[in-house]
Parts: sequence; structure tokens; C-alpha cells
Amino acid sequence: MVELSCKSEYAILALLELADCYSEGEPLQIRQIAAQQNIPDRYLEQLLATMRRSGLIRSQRGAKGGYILAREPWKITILEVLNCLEGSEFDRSEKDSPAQTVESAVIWEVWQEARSAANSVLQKYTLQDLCEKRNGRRQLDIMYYI
Amino acid sequence: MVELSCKSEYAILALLELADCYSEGEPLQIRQIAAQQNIPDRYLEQLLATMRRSGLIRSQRGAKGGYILAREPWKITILEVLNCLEGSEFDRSEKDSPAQTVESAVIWEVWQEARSAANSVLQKYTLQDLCEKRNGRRQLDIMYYI
DNA sequence: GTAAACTCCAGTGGAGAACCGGGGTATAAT
DNA sequence: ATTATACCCCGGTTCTCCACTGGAGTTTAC
Repeated sequence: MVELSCKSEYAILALLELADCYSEGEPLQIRQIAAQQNIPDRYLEQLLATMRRSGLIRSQRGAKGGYILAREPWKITILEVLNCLEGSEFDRSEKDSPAQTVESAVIWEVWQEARSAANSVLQKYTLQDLCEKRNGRRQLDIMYYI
Repeated sequence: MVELSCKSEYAILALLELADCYSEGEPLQIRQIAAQQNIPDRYLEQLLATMRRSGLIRSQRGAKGGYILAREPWKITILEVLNCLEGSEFDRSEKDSPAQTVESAVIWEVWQEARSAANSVLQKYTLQDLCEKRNGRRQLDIMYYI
């Protein structure tokens, strides 16, 4: 019914890369992330920029520069990431519309209930969780290969 | 994070109208629904057409024609309505993408989990439920008015 | 001071949303 | 039968957003 946008997937993929080398303290560069995850680099650049502006990641300019997570991987939830990207411009004044008619209000409430159900799922997963999930999956793949 | 489309809201509003006069067995006309809920009628026509094609409502052509719910109001869930409208054209072969990389697969699974959490909320509400919610709300409004 | 990175701004192509309009067809009432 | 009333089908339009590209500027390591 609602598809995950390409944008959001790219962003999460990039953050997973950053989470991987977070412990090393060395910044990762756009090019490397883009190559690793097969993302158009000029586009990824924009996504990283918006994530930087909302304080999810930090950037280091100049040669040997790149991006680092602003917090530990287990302190960044998937919900945060998606909110940061999807909610780019919104004046809450009318997006969270008070709803003109009674029926609209009722529909809106149901929709909100569904939304918050989804959100609570997205909130319980951190970047760390996804990394571990992935590692587990990789192990499985290796075992099948043998 | 994800807004309810205008289209879907219109559709549900229209169905609520149809649910209201379902017991009478008389068809309701586009114009009346449009006027009642303030929906552009030529647009509403298209939405009703797609809902008819997917068997949610029935139509009566000619003079004294109009639309009627195909089933009782408590047998139509909000999820059904949304699925019918949003999923217009989809070959499941690649929308439910098997995901190329391991990380994509992991992300996709989390997304599915969130989606199905939202869906189970949308599935538990029927048109009947919304009508009752609305009636309750109207009662409240009257009481406040007094 | 130069190369390697990020930063900002601008624009393009395609897709879908939200419409509008015209001509066709079925049906009830006369 | 004819006519008025409604649905039916198809097409086009405008607008916005997504995914992506490009260029000129800025910061930093060496």
C-alpha cells in the first residue's frame, strides 16, 4: 500500500555503512559509500547533507574528510532516519490538519492510529539492530554456500 | 511521515455516505455524494469507478441510478478500501522486491513489519465502525453546543 | 598551493495526483 | 418511441515531487 521511497532506503544503507566503521573513528567518504551500496553519488550527497543538518551525522570537510555518525549506532532509530528525510518541509499548521468536517476528523484519527502503530515498529529498530540482522543473514548465506 | 492521499480520503468519505443509506436499498448518486462531502464530482466519478471494478460497490445505470455498497457496511474494512485505490497497478514480481543485496533485504523486512502493523489497525475498522464513531462525535458536538 | 573532499544552488525528466471535458450508453418515465 | 437522467470510458492538463545531474564555491591535509 505504501512503498518505501528510494531516498529512504539509500539513506539507511548509507547509515549502515557508517555504523560499520563507527568504532574506528575515521570518516567515510561519499564515493566509498556510493560505490559500496550502488547509489548515485551526487544524489547521496544531498541525502547526507539533510541528515547532517538534522544532526544525525557529522561531516569533516577537506581532504581526508567524510561523514561519521553523530551518535552511537544503537542510539539511532530507523524512525528518526525516516522522519528526518520525509518530513523535509512541513508547517504543522495544516499537515496535521485539524480536519474540517466530522467525518474527516474520524478518518484522520484512524489513519493516525495506523501510522503510530507503524512508527512504534520503526522506533524499536536501531542501526545497530539492522547491522546485526545483516550479519546474521550473511552467516546464513555462507552456511548455505558450504 | 506518510500522509493519507486526498484520493483515499474522498473514497472513504463517499463510502461513509453510501453506508448511511445502505439499509434503504436506494442508490445514491455521484452528485449528491459530491455535494454532501464537498468533493469535485468528476473526480469522484473515477474513484467510484475503480471501486466498482474491484467489487466494493455496485452501480445502477440510467435515470434513478447511482451507487450502492456491494456488501454490508460492517463487512468492508478501511484496509480494503485503501488497497483498492492505492494498489491500482502492481505486478507483484518487483514491487514486493526480493531485494538484491543483503542489507536491502533486511531493510525491506523491517519496513514490511511496520506496514503490517499499520495494516492490522486499518483492517480492524469497518465502514460501520467509522459511521458509529462519527455519530458519537456528532452527539458530543451537540452536547457542547448546549 | 594544490588536490581531495564537502557545500550550496540550480535544473531536468519522468511519474503520479487531482482535476476537467466530451462523447457514448443504459434505464426509467412519459 | 422519445427524452431526461444517470453512469461509463477515454483523453488531456496542471502541478508537485522524486530521482538524478551539473557547476561553482569552500574547507582541509599534505
